[in-house]
Amino acid sequence: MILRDDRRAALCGDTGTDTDADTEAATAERNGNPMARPRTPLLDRQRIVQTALRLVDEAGDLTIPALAGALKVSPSALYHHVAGRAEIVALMRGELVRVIGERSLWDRPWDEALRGWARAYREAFAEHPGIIRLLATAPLAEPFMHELYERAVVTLEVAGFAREDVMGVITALESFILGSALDLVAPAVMVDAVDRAATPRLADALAAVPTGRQRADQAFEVGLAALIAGYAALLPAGRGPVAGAGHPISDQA
Amino acid sequence: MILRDDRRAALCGDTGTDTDADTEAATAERNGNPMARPRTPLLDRQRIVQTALRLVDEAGDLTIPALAGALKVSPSALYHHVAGRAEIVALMRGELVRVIGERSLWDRPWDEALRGWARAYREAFAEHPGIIRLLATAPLAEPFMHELYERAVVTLEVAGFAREDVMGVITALESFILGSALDLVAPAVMVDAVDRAATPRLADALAAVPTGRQRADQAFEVGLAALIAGYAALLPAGRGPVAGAGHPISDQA
DNA sequence: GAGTTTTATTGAAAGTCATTCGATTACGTT
DNA sequence: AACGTAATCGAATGACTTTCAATAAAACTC
Repeated sequence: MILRDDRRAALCGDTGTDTDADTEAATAERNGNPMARPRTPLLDRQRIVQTALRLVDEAGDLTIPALAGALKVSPSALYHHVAGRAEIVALMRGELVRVIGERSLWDRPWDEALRGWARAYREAFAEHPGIIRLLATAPLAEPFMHELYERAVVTLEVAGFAREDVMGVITALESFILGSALDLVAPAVMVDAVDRAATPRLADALAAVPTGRQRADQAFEVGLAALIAGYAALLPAGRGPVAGAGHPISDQA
Repeated sequence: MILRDDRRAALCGDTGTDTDADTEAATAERNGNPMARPRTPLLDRQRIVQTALRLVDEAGDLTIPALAGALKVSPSALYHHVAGRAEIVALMRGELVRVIGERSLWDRPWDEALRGWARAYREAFAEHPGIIRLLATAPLAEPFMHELYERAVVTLEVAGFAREDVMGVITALESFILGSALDLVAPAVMVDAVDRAATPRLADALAAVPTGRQRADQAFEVGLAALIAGYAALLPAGRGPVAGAGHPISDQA
């Protein structure tokens, strides 16, 4: 109860896109009359997903009471629009996939395309920290990223990758991206939590590197550059682009 | 209640390492007398952790009632030995880290050492599928893998990696490993769930690749080979080992 | 436009989970 | 032999997800 009211207070800023007037009218009506079907629906799937995303960003997890509180609705009302918590998580994943697809460009050399996809993918997660745990916990439903996979497969096959390598290349890159997204929300290894006596070289290595978000970004770029360079070696001789590509942290997506 | 009895029946096989006689005696005693402090303690941290691991392997998640059921003990008894569910998860992670450390060998060329570490790391997760979600969900406590990091840092510095690259190299590899562990438990993209009309190239690419565990293994080896090859390019010219290293899926750890 | 069906909400309730606490009894020590 | 401590239990608390009957507005039908 207390927690729920807290959330109401903290999160009462409306999504504020289209139905401000409607929402206010409905709320006023409900305050007057006891309760029942509102003049205009309080909920729809879109409002639910977007509020859920906001909630996850702010609170770090998703509970039905908190979500209902943010939507100024009773928890049971949600079940008329979604099958349950799991479906809300699935909808959030769908929204993420949509954004990733929007930001990915495939009509360019395979290495650029892959780099762009990876950065867009991780960036989408970074914009909703906390969703990563949710998705890592929930087993993903089927029609996940099929369109994106399709485009990646075409890009790689055109580039000359062997048929039997293509899925491995994509899956490995995706594993790296997901792991990096997890790294993004993991509490960083604190430099001062390291026992300098027991692990002196680690302490030094940590001191030579930025902290916070920058640290995760740098590690991601190091790994991404290495992966792409390694992939280039899989191509038949002469087809690869410049492999080494200097130093990481070049142009951002 | 029902569920708890089910679990008791299903999981009643003892861990059976050291205290078989003691446990049986205690159980007999408890069946006779009502209940209280047993002649010999029913629980200790080790039994709790190992049963928790078994439970996670079999049930896919960890709940206190189920764990208590498997240990033939009331849920509240656990709290005399551990602070709570979070500590049990932390203990499981510790056990995993111990195993990984035992199986990693660092007194060899950096690329071999890194490959061995990565395989041991992922293999440890593979032996306890389901723990991955638990660890991805729980923010990791501090003294995580510091000893392992230390050894990796030393190995990479000796190999000639630039000081500012070392942590990035380690972190990126670890991200890849964790992502691959996640991939291991993710329901694979089912070939027959792919809409052949909408994504024909994806369907073909999936058909060209093994299914199940082998699929994940292959993707992991592709990525691992690429990462290590890419890392070699970071070394000052002339210090790297053979970079390309033929095709993946060579010797297993 | 009156009557019926459908739709969107509510509160209450059931069932699960993690955790706390007081009661109970055995152990270990003096 | 008595006393403090340790290990267990059952009961209770509070949070969570989900279901369901009740309610009233909307939408449809004639």
